[in-house]
Amino acid sequence: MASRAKATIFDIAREAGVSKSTVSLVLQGSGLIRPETAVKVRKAIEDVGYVYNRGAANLRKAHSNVIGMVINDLTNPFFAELAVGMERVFQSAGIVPFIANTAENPVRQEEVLKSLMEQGVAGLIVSPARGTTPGAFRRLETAGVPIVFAMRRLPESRIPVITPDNHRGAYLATAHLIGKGHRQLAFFGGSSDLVVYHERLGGFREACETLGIADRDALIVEGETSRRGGIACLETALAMAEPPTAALCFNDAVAFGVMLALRKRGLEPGPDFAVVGFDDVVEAEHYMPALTSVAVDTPGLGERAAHVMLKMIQSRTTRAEDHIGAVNLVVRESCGPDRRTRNRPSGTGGPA
Amino acid sequence: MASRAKATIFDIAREAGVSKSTVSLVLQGSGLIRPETAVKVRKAIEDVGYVYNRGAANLRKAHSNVIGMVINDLTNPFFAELAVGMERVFQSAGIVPFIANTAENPVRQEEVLKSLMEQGVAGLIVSPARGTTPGAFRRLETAGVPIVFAMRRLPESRIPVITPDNHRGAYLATAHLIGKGHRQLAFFGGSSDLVVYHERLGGFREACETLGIADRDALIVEGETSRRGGIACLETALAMAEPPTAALCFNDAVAFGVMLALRKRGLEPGPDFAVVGFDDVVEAEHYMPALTSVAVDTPGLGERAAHVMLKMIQSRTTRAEDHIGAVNLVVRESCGPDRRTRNRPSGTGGPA
DNA sequence: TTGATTTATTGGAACGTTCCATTTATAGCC
DNA sequence: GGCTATAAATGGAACGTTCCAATAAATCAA
Repeated sequence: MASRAKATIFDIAREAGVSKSTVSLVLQGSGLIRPETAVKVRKAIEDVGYVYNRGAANLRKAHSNVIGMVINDLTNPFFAELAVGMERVFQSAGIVPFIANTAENPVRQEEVLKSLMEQGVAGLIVSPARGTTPGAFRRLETAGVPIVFAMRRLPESRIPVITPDNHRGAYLATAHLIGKGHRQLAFFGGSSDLVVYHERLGGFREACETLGIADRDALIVEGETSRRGGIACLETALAMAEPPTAALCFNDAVAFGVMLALRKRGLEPGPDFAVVGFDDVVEAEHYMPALTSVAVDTPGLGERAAHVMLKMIQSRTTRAEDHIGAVNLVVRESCGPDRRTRNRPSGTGGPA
Repeated sequence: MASRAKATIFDIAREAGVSKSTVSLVLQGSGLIRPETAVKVRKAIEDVGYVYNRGAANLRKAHSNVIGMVINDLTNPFFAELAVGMERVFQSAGIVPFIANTAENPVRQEEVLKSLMEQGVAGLIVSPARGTTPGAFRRLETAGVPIVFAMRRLPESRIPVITPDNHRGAYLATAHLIGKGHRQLAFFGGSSDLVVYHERLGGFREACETLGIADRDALIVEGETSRRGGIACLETALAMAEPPTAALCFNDAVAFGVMLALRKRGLEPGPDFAVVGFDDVVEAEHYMPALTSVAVDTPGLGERAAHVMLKMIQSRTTRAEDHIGAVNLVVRESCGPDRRTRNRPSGTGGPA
């Protein structure tokens, strides 16, 4: 039963009394072979414990069915949700995507990309690591491998992008804060080497501008896109002379960090300081207090990315349209009104 | 520069004025070639934009350098932490592990495993999906592919396992609860088709037994190993005639769900109902209240699994020793004393 | 110099598929 | 029965590597 050396189509051929070509045809589900023959062959395949050698096949076929998903931070639940969406569509297309983590490290990303290329991937869905150099994907591009960026993009690149409407999301969130009476705002987390950062910050700024918040009342604190980053942001913000009373966070992770830091200082997120997140990961709903956040339909974006990828592969092109996903603000409990303006139209404010 | 057809070692050979064999040797870093020749060849490699075809190579070499990690639930941050640990060691070994998600679905797992096999993986680290049939890995086993199970195991299988000391962890946690004065305990979540379940439940039961809790005071509620499962467990427990006052949860995810459900009912996790989790994911520390949980050193287990895998591949064996990782209970704020015994010797204190 | 060693390089035969061009069998038609 | 059209099965030449055995070149011992 368990023959030492692994079985090939020749073994199957011998077992079934046909030629290797016939076996190959059966393997590919060709309609050219007589049903009875196919049955015979399939039985032989079972009997010898054959396992298809995709490497050998790709040698001739020139395109594998491997699709890679390159993620910059596996520990961010956001990306897990993205992956889940993608997998849904790939699964129904009968293909298994492989996920690789770059841990936000461009060097590691290089290795991952190289490995994936050598493996002969058919396509790549990538959320590039921070600090990715402009040329990082050139190899892939000249090799004609379809790529789509998900969530993040590179400053100038022709590679199609699937992303939520960051500008609008940030605008909505900021407007919400202002509507609650806040006049001293902050934007927490993220770093300026990310395009998304500028998009979200842009939305924040536009809202401030059109809704009458002066530049000097809009504090911007860069920081890691993680809980830890959020904690740091809040600390530096509260150390200011005129600290903000509300913050839009780059990320839900940052928002969680901010809430945590507030608690540590004996402040209650919501009543004492308004915070809104971005991404609306599942945890947001379950936090205490539940986090108001910009919902981006993460699994939906994942599905979209997968569809685009499939289409690119099928039409053997390397171009596709960008997709900007709709967003909406889901209001929960993390944003109270500004304490200082609570009783007046726009107050001068005393200490909390 | 960007030649249409992809370059092969023949192209390099022509460019560098050597034979394909020489190129192959250079590619493998053989010490047999003259340094100057190597330099010349490496330059040619750059010039033609060559990408190594690992599939072709594997055709001869018979073992790839692909290691797969098959995970049953990517959205559980626990597994992301496990993956991160693994990646640390694989990275320094210069290999890129590919992660695939089975979403707790044995059918999907079958597909994933098949795909990985066809890809010719060198080894597999697996956390099997619920309901995996005993024969699911037979193909891999007879093919001689090294496998190690991480976190979960199959009922009867010779495949080595890397797992925390589940029994001890559960014992510790339960003892803690009893020490707080609780006399009506519960074990929430998990399902009996998981070996881990029995291990953890076993620890729970042993603690109850040796510390004088009667069987009828130890409620066991099976359920999904997720937030949602936790919510359901709490609901059914509180509907009982003599509901428990404390619970050991199968999982941190379950524990989060339980805390959530408590809140929904206006109860405060900790003072009103003690809950302890298992795994100690990073969120545990940041929850409100911070979750008391059994720390299992997840990244450490990941590293361990990776090391074992590397060693198996290197020594071309398919056997290895099981590894049971040390655990310890990290006490935070989610377990108050039993209300009803609050004023008697065993309790520590009153309400904060 | 010559032969024996060592050092570098090379051609050729795999590896397990696919796919094209053939061959062989089956059926259809007059 | 002879012919063509169709259906089913097949042999051989790729595909891009590795590795062995063999050659060629350089070094050494005599």
